[in-house]
Amino acid sequence: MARVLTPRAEDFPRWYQDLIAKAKLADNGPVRGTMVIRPAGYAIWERMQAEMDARIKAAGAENAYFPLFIPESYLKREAEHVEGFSPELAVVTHGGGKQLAEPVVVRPTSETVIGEFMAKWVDSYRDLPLLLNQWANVVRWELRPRVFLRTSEFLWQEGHTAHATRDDARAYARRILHEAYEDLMVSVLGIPVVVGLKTTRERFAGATATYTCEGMMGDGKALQLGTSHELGQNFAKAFDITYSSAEGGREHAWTTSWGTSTRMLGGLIMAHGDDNGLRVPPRLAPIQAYVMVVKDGEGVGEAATGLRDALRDAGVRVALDDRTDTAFGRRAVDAELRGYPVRVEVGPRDLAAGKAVVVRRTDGSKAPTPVADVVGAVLAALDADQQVLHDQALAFRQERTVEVATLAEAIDAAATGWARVPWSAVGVSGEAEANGQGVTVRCLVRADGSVPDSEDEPDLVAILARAY
RNA sequence: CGGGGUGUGGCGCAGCUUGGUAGCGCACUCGCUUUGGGAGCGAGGGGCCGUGGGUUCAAAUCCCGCCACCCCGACCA
Repeated sequence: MARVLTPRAEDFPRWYQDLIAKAKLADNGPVRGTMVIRPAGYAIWERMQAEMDARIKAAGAENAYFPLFIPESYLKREAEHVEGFSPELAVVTHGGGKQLAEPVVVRPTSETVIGEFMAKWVDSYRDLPLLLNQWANVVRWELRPRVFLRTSEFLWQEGHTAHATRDDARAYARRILHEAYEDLMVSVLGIPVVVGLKTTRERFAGATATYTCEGMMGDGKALQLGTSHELGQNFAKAFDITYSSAEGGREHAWTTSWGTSTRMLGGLIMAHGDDNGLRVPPRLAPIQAYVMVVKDGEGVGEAATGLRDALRDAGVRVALDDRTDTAFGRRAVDAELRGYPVRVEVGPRDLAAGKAVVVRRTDGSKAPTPVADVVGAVLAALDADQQVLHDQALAFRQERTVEVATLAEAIDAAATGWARVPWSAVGVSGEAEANGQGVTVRCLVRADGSVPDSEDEPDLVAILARAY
């Protein structure tokens, strides 16, 4: 974690620009802040997506797809929602060569269209809960885009559910928060996150409660990696999502929404990257082991192919690099830039002694290993390094987090990391004061680390930090 | 919108103060030698210097206008 990785274009290490994405924010003409994800980066996103999709399905939600274009009038139905999103909408005024009777917006999020359909699909309490998820791209015309972290267009999943009661809605919003989001971030991405409740000020436009997963990046700043909202009956009332209860009455449903995006890719880079490039946790890595033919020689190609096959048979995602017409140094550096967790270097010199070199990306260690033991060594390294990356990130966060008693100390501490301070010492006015100095209340947690139901609970701890 | 800054081959920059007709690194093409940690040497290709005007024998360079982009702030997964 030597270099402080900030998302400013001029600071991007070469790998950030050339291998993972096009970092130039202006390359798409008047549409600022778009993001191009290259194949090497997309492969990581696909793995992340697959892991997330599996967790969402395990929580009972089904995938569906809704329109990209939303009539402007839909957004206006929920007062707070439209107020929150209006400034960042991309509005289409013309189509088919004619001015449209009603402008349509490119979805910034889909509560409104999906609400419109939920109203059609929900009749009885037997139709609830209705658990939907969609993988889609959305557009937000941000005033200040930042590569990966706040791009004008981004890929995400957005879940939308409707429930019969407030308790059901709350339980589901929290279930996704913990079982899908927190679990993926901690156990797959290797990023320890603090899970908490957003303050009223930071709440999603139109929600009654917003929960968040906050991770610390390599520069001590906080990044919201995922969020889950209780929408109360706000959208149900705006879109008339009602159902007949078992008692025969007509009730408004309670809805939730929740999302994670390609921002997680940025978070991954900034949480684990080092001066040599990306470090991808083994469970996430599209390529976990990279078998390299260092140099041609007697039996080298066969040995490398054999190791590739043996690793594949052992369930390892493996790739073989036998491009001996390219300098070894370049190939090795490229592998590091892309963060392949383990490299297996096979060359004539070591092979003569019956060995291949197992190199770990986490610490760069090189272990000459008898060929017969390589598979075992790779499996052990993959297993260990998943934990190593998580533990390093956790240790870093703990090192940069301080416990303080006053707002002034908290703002001070946020210069280099996070501050934990009693929420009673901050409050609404203190939050405004902190904001004035570039510090935000990232979330509120209970003393025991659990997620509060409301910001009015006693003895809450506020986490203050700088964000992007 | 407020405050800073920058526009020069694909990318990153120097040149501007003190005008003389464009250069460096990377990348690219070809050749030879290389290949156990981002190769070396040689030969090449590629630029209306953001844009419009002005000053001058002569403008990347000086003057005026415009445009674009970047950074800090407001907004935010």
